[in-house]
Amino acid sequence: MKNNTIYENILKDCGLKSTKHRTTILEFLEIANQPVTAEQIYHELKEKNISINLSTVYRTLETLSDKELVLRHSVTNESKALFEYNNRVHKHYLVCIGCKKILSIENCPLCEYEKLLERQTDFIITGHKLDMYGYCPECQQKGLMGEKYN
Amino acid sequence: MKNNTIYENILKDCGLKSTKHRTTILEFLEIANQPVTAEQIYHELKEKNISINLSTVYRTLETLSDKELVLRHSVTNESKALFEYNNRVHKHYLVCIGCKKILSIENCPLCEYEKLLERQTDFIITGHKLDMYGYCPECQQKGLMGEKYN
DNA sequence: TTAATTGCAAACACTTTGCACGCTA
DNA sequence: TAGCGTGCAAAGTGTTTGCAATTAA
Repeated sequence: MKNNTIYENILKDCGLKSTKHRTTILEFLEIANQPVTAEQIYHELKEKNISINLSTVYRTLETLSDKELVLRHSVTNESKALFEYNNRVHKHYLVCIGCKKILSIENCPLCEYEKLLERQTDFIITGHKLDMYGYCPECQQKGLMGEKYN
Repeated sequence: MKNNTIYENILKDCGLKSTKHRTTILEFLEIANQPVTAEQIYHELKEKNISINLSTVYRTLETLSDKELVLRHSVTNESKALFEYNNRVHKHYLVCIGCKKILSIENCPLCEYEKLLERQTDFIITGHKLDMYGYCPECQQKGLMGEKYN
């Protein structure tokens, strides 16, 4: 969490106007510290009596994604997009198939592999996306272990 | 590509009725040998004068995914789902950011890592999804290298 | 014969857009 | 004050569903 002046500066540094909604959404995402949907942002801001329109949320998220202040994800078999504050740390995600919670993993096992793959394919590799799937300890206890992912 | 009797057997082995559309779509996907959208299937079948409804394509794909005969993917920043014949080989994907082509990678660097992560998090890891992003040799030549993925 | 599958049209969920008004720089 | 940001309503896109007719077992 930061003093709002800092969000204003972040916005200005990208050539964006600083507006109430933009700083609010940036702050919200940084505090959330995990990927959330546009609707979640919309509703949770409403609960704090911050009046904003859903389309403004989407527009703001698009603007912020374009400037890479925010990351946009899609998760397999989920139709809604997820948005996350971009704190410039390379991350992966551990998704619980039972309760759908998502944990971040900051350790990355793939740097070496990227180089190997570049040699093998002549692609220039610019990044990757890795999601791990499984069951969290709580769901294991509750026996919520129907599906698997492979 | 297989003789259609084989698709009939695959379907029956899963407890599914064998219908024209189901065998056609299974065959189509196996020949395609890469992830495609429902619309692509629909249109390419139409071009072969096979009459089918888009909703039937979706319903068939859902049925086949439920039985794991077909895999359903989503790619970051793409709104359409992709469907692929499940040949039971664990795969990853190399996505060209320039021309959007997708290559399969059958080598997987993550088996070790899954075990490590289980110990670290107490999750039971059931699988993972890894997409690599970059620029294919052709797009590198054409200078189509605006974006990056990280 | 009976239950599952299909076509069609309509509904749906998520996201985007056009336009008039409001606010930032 | 000029132009970008916003609210609102309406449209768009990809996907799902209800129902009657058809087909597989």
